[in-house]
Amino acid sequence: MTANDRLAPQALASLELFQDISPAALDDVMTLARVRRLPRETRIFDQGDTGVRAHGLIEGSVRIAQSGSDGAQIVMRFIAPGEMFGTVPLFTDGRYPADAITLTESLEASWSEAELFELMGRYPPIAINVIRVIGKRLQEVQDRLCEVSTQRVEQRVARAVLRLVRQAGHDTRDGTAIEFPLRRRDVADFSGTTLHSASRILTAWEKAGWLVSRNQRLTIRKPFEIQRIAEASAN
Amino acid sequence: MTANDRLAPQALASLELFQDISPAALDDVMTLARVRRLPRETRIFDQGDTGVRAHGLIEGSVRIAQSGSDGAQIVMRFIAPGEMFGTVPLFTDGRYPADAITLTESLEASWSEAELFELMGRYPPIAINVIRVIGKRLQEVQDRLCEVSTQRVEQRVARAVLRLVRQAGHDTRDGTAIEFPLRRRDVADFSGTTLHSASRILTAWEKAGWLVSRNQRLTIRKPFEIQRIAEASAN
DNA sequence: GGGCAGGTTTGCGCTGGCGCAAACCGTTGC
DNA sequence: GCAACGGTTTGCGCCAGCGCAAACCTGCCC
Repeated sequence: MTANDRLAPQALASLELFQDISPAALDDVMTLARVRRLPRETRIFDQGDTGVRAHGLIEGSVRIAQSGSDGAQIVMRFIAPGEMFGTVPLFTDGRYPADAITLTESLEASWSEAELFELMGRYPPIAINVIRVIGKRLQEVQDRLCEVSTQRVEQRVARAVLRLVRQAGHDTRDGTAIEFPLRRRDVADFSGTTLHSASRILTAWEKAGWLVSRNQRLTIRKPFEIQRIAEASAN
Repeated sequence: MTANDRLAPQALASLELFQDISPAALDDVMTLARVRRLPRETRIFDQGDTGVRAHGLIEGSVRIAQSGSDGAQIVMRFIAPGEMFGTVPLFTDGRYPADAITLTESLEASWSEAELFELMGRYPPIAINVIRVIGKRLQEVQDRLCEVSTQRVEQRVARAVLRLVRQAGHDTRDGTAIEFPLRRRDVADFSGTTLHSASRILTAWEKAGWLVSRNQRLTIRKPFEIQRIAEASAN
């Protein structure tokens, strides 16, 4: 599982961190990358680990979850192909603030702290991309903080679902399918509620025909209805 | 209030964004800066505004608050001298995601989007500082998201107070004073609860002698007790 | 094909903390 | 000195949604 796979250059070019950079830079990026294929349910890193690396997901899906001082967990984000993860501690205290676990078999590339700084110094567009990526993430987390503080559970679940659709929705004949396998527990931890409430709400929506949930896969059939819930003012 | 004040060079050098940069760079930074003195309760920018600038606070204090679709507000952060604010939209969609209002008379410097990008391109250490600043913020917001999803109100208020102490605590004869003027409402919106709950909790702590609240100023006398509340497992 | 394990649904009771409303207090300005 | 205003405290009632527990479903492995 640590064996380097053969890798198409486009695969790395599709990572958000390396958008619009020169072929020469991309070449360096590829030379330094450590690429690994990981089975599902593999822990890539744990909260508190040191020796951090910058990770990019090429194929598959990953769940980033942070646990509080007591047992409770929240899902910080799900990672789809092309996205970076585990980059925050590179610029702060050098400890991962959350766990990363593959949801499905995945292909992941990573670079050490020193390598990434080297690349950023040599190719400023990479540094700019880092800023853009982190900035986008910051805005998203701020929005979620606002939601979780001000909105009812049902609205939060609705927004969580819509966020997943936007991030990883594939249009199919039956509606928009989310490509991650999602247990109720994951949806709950991602919307800041309990397994039970999430289950009740999703079941209700399924009964209403707004979505279908089969085998940990969600397919949204009436996104407009869910949007309506998400936007309902707190009456 | 738009008149440029005379400005000591150290004032800008003390901004977190311009730590450890060359004198030449600092000189450019200073030339481009727009400096303004603002009375208290001035709106620096509003949620949704375009024409964003990067702001740095030299003196005074600022509250950054985001309002949800309904009326409810949350305080994203308070700004102490030396800190940057309003920088997120530079790297995302070009719209401020929150309001910024001075809590006290303040002295603020700012740069346009073009100027900041110019400076980052010319002096890479500034770009690195941007990353460091945003990274730290991202981690902090993630921690808060985790707290607000998993902890009881009392713990959240405790953590909010401790966070303020760490950020803006001045040791005095009577204990550690927080330099911002804080209404109960501000504390509530910063810990993700209601005015009423925050008031009850702070009053209880004052009765216990853990802190003193006079004239919108908080002084912490028994930080250790508050720490204990913050860390209490959710029993 | 049968059993097992992990995931899901659902009922029921309870409680944290929110919402409302009214009184209170301290500052500021006239 | 008085009035007005912004902020704070406090009591009371209520309900969203959590906790627990038990049954149920479904895919997987032996």
